[in-house]
Amino acid sequence: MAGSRGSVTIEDVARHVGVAKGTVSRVLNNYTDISAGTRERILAAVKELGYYPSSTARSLKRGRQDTLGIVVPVGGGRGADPFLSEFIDGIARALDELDRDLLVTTANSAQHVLETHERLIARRKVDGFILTRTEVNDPRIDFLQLRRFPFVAHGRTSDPRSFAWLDVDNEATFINGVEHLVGLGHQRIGFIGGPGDLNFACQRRDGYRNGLQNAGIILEPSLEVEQALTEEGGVEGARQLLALETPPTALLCVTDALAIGAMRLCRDRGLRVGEDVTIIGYDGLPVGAYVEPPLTTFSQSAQSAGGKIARMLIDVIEGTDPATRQELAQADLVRRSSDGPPAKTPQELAKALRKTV
Amino acid sequence: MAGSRGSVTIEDVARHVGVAKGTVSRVLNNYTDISAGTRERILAAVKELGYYPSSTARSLKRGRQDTLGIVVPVGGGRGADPFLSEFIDGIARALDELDRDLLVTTANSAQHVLETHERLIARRKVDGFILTRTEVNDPRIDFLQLRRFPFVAHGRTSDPRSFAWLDVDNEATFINGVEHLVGLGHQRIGFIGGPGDLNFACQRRDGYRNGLQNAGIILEPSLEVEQALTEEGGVEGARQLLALETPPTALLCVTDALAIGAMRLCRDRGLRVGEDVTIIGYDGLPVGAYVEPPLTTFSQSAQSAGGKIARMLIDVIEGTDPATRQELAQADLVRRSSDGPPAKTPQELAKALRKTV
DNA sequence: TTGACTTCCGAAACCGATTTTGTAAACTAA
DNA sequence: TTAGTTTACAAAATCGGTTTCGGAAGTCAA
Repeated sequence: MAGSRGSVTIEDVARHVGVAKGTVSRVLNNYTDISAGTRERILAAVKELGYYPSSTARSLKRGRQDTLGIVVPVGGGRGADPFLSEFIDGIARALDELDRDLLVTTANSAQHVLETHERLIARRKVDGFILTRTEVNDPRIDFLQLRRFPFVAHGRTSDPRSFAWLDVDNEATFINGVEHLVGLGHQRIGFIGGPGDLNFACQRRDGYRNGLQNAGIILEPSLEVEQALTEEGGVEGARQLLALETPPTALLCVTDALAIGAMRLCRDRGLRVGEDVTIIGYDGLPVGAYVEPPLTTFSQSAQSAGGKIARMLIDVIEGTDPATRQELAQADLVRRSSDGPPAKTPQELAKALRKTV
Repeated sequence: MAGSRGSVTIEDVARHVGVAKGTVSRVLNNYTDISAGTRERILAAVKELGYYPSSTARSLKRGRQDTLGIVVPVGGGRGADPFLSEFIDGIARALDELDRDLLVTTANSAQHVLETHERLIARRKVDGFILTRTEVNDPRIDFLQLRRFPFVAHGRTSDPRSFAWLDVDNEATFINGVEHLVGLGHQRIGFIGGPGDLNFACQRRDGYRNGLQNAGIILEPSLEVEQALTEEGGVEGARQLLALETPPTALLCVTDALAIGAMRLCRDRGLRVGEDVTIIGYDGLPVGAYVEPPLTTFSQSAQSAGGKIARMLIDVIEGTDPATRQELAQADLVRRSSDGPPAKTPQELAKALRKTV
């Protein structure tokens, strides 16, 4: 009644009905050359025996896994990237409806990331990849294109014409961000950016610069710092910017994690965030609503992005030309309480800070 | 030189060397009945052709997937559970070294959770499961034991004798928590718990109650509330407790998410957390260090728990008796700044709150 | 009645590995 | 020298599906 390994096989079903196993397979795959009677009997037996086809066996013959892969880079001992967590959550939820599964792997260096992709391809564990946090020149993309292996990127690169991607309009968003800050009355605006090889970090920095230019404000290199995308990075970035002779009254941060760290430092130094110092983040993480004061941020809904990208990848796997699946989304400013008109001039700010050192 | 589907198969290697494919397989699986010369030639060819065995084909024959599964429950539109994110991160990191992969799936109801486990077993996509957030009577455990399918639980149930689990000593931890609060001078201590069907929520509640009893404080049912394990739940729980005629001066929360929400409400009501009101969480989430004030919490390192549990599961899959793999860990109190001696009596607190309603 | 078409399904090949079985050649022992 | 063992590998079976091929039975037109 059951296969030697305990579970019901197609052979069991076929024997139970008295047909060839090929016939069972054809019924299950909706072939039309099966009489209604036979179909009924087979379907009944499938239900009765609780038969599910083995995806392993099916994959072997069809060459498809019905599994998508994601390789998440991990650094040192630090915790999970909250943005990626939301993103993965969104992918998994979408896949549930699409009858696919998600394989999550980690890798601790750029080299290891590449090797992991290679291993998953060679071992045929996945049909395609979702890439996150694309770099300006992304070796993963070169590799996967060379292999002609399906993938969709979350984020673009310096030349995004030939592959499928979903991205937010980072530059426009940060131009708006600066405009918003200038509208509030800020003239000295600091920027806490991310590693320069990350594409979105560059685009947001460009947006910051162009926004300043639009407002007729002269760029000042010392107002731009670059940090790892963690709370600690935010602390350090804010520390540097506030140590300037004339510190900025507003801090535009490239992610929420950075912004939360920056907020922390500001409070530690006795500044009222949203008054003495304005801080704006980017990601729209749920936790941002629960820090003090609640973080004003650009929201891109990591979760729905995950779902959207999963669907794009399935299209690409099924043969859609990747170059036709490219989508630019907008990020919305979610105003909470960490921004406001500057309560102090940069000079007053500097004086207040000197007292607390 | 390469199989019809693009990748190198064992047949390609065999032909290249001029041996039977079974011989190649034996070399790769370290059989001893192969001459040194042949072994060398085959190994060289494997390297030259860049051959990796197809895990699909291998699985079919061996009946093993080298993949572990986790089904994460998701509710409504809410974001990812930050504890689970850390936990999954830990699992994935550990598996990287163990040459296994992790399949992450979501399910949106208890019924769906069960069905998903069933599907993954029947389709033979995983070798075992990791269960999280065990319930007092957990249907997943009944189901998997009935199926004789390997799993390890993070958390116990009302009868944890017969399966493998890793858990923290929830009750002892919360007894310590109460002791700590009493030591600070608190006499009126509120408890924000989680859904009563979650085992850890019950154990922590029992710890809370026993801790009070040890301190000779009479239990008061109105000081215990039950909420969903989200920031919103924390907000609502704190709202209820602070609305009491004589509100508690300390809030013991069953998770960090709840504690962060509770902190939020307290600040909104004008209370100084760590002075007027003490709040303690549980999970040791990284973000806890970045809220204001930094959250005092019991830390259980979700990440290392994930790694440990992955290793346990592999042992169970390989035949270890599950009942012999049970591990009780301790949680450490990480003192940050959300706790302290009560600056106000409950009466003063109530008065202060009346002003801000 | 016969040849041409459908309809429906059994039989067998196939996917790419692992494992079992069998055997020629070399080696050992008597 | 001969029988018995090893050694080292080829050949074939197998895992559980999907897909191709082909043929029996029934239908239809001439």
